[in-house]
Amino acid sequence: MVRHPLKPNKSNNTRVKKGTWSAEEDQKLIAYIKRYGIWNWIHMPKPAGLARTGKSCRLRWMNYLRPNIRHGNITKGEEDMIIDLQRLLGNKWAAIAARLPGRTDNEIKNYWNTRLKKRVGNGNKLQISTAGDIKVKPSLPTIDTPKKEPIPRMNANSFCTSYGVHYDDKTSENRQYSSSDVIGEEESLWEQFLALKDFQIAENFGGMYMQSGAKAPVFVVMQQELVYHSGSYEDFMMDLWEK
DNA sequence: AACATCTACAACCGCTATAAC
DNA sequence: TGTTATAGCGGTTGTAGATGT
Repeated sequence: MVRHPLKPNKSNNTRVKKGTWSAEEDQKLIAYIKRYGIWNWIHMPKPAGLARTGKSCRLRWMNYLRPNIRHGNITKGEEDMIIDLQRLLGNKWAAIAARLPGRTDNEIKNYWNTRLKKRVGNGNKLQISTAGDIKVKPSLPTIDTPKKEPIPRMNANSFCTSYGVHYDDKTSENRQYSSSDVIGEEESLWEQFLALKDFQIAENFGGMYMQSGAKAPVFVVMQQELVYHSGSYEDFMMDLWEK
C-alpha cells in the first residue's frame, strides 16, 4: 500500500461514472496499467483518463481484465473443488479462489450463489474437531492455521496477483504465461521464477507462494525469502502443517 | 408479438485490516 | 499511539439476455 501525503480535500465536481464498463474504458485501464503499473487505485483513474472511482477500477481489473483470468465455464472439476472448499472454509471466496487458478473470488461467489447454493444447500462449514468429523478430505491445510508472521505486503511494483499461472493440467489452455504480465522492478527476479516450469502462483500463505503440480518442486516466497522445497506441493504444505 | 419472470454475472456498497503518517 | 488513506473482502443489487406465458 502506498500512502500519499495528506492533501486538502478538494471537492471534485467531475461526475463519476457507474455501471457497465465500455470497451474503451477497458482499453484505457489496460493501457495505463501496462505502462505505469498499479501504483495507487484511488489516484489512478484521473491520469488514466477514466471517470471511475479507484475502487471501480480495481474491481474491474481484478475480476475481469487482469491477465491469466479464465473466462470460460466452470468445469466439473472446478465445481467439485468449490463445493469441497466451501464446506471446508465457508464463504471465504478469496481463499477458495486462490486455489482455483484463473478464477476470481467474485466469479466463484456468483457461481455459488446462483447455481450451487440451492443444489448443495447452505454450505455448512465443515468443523474439523476430530479426524472422524472430516467428511471432505482436505487436500490442503486451511490457510488460517500456521499463524502468523506479518505478511509481506506487495509494493506497487510487485503486481503479484497477476503473475503467470500454470496449472499442472496438461490439457489446460491456461498453461501459458505471459512475460508481459510482469511489470516493475522485480521483473528480473520474476522472470527467473517464471522460467521455471510447472508451477502455479497463489498468494495466501505467509505472503506469496508458488506451488507446483503434484510432482514438481515448490518455490515459496515467505517473508521476502525464497524457500525451496524439493517435494511436492502437498508435501510442502504438510511439512508446514506439522511444524 | 408483447409482457412477465427468471437467471447469470458484473458491479456496487459497506465494512475491516493494515500501512503510512 | 492515534488517525487516516488505501486495499481487499463478502454481501447485495442492478441489469441484460433468456425463457415462459
